[in-house]
Amino acid sequence: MGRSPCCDKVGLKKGPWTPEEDQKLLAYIEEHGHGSWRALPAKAGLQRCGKSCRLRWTNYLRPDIKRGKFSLQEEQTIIQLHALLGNRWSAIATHLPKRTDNEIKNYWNTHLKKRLAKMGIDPVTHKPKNDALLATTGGDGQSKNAANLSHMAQWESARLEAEARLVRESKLRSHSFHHQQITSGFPPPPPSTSASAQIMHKSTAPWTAGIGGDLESPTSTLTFSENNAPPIMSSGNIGVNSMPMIEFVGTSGSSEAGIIKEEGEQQDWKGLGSSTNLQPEYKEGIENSLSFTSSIHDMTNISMEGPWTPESLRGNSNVHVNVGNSMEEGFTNLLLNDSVDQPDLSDGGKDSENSGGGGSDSGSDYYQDNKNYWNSILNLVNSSPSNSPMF
DNA sequence: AACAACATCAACCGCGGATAA
DNA sequence: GTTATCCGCGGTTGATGTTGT
Repeated sequence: MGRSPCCDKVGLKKGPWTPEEDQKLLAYIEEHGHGSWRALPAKAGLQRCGKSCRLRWTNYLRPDIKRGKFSLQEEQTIIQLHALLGNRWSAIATHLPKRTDNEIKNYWNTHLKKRLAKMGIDPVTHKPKNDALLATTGGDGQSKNAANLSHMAQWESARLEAEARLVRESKLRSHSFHHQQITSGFPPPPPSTSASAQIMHKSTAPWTAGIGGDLESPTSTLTFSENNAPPIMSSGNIGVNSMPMIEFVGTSGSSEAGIIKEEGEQQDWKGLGSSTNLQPEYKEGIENSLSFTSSIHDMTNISMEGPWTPESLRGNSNVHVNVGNSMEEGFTNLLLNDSVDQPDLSDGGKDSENSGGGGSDSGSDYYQDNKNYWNSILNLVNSSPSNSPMF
């Protein structure tokens, strides 16, 4: 594709933005929205390319950006989601609503990655480096399973994302009236397609697949809610640590392994929502997210043997997976514990008991801690905005 | 005080997906 | 079906600040 670089025009300014430029961009977007980024600079009187303007807006000028130190909870979220999603920063950023993907990426590269490496954990696989070694030298099958689980999550992620898109499109077409009703709850959408604004806007699409929707994915086991809610991992409100844990029932070797206990959860979650100072939309998010756990059932009922294909992930019969093994072997229990030990993280110390391990002892707790680690990840998944890039 | 090494993060670059023509 | 264009994403760079010698 012969696309020319967007900044190849001579005379366009590059480098750091001046306060005057910021002011111009802000003023223009506040008044008109950004519309087409490419056309914006000329209209706003900026000697910049549209790309540069978009970046400046999404990473710096956007009003809903939280700056400054990352909380312990945010760190945990990043680490857990990175274990699941890899370097999909934009997807991770949807769970940290006031952080930009760029900021998260930077923080990962400058802080978290180094910390994990220092602890002997491979920041890519989130496994102790010894494990990684074992896997490459043809060690036991458990390390393989851990890798497979990661792949499985990615496949599942892709599949669900596609489903979500189909459903959204269908519903947008057939329920425009409904759509209006829902979107009316939000501020006028116009301008921004900036990262968060776009997410918010997209998320207003009706989600009724599986509830009489006219386009239900044949393979979908999801139940999307009417309103999507903003991510509930927002700092200060509710985070992974304050959510009820999904419990893996069963142990390794059992064909029942991987069943997730969720009975009675909804009540608990609602109770949680009402007992805290959650804003209404966050409460909604919690309730909506309750219908999301079925995907995890799918995920955990898939054979770990043989090559992973989208097809192999669709079926949920005749396949069994030893999730217990994967969890035990696949991810380290250390990383979150260690982060608590960092002196600069003391602000969130009270959360550490649920941070995916809780215990400070290694060795005998390793087994349990990895379960908790995955519980945390699964909680994140469950609390995901249903249209997030993650799914 | 001067310099080097390291850390941080805003901004750029180039690629790929989506979509309009 | 093909091409051109826009947008968003992830990787990387480089300016600036901080710390150590």
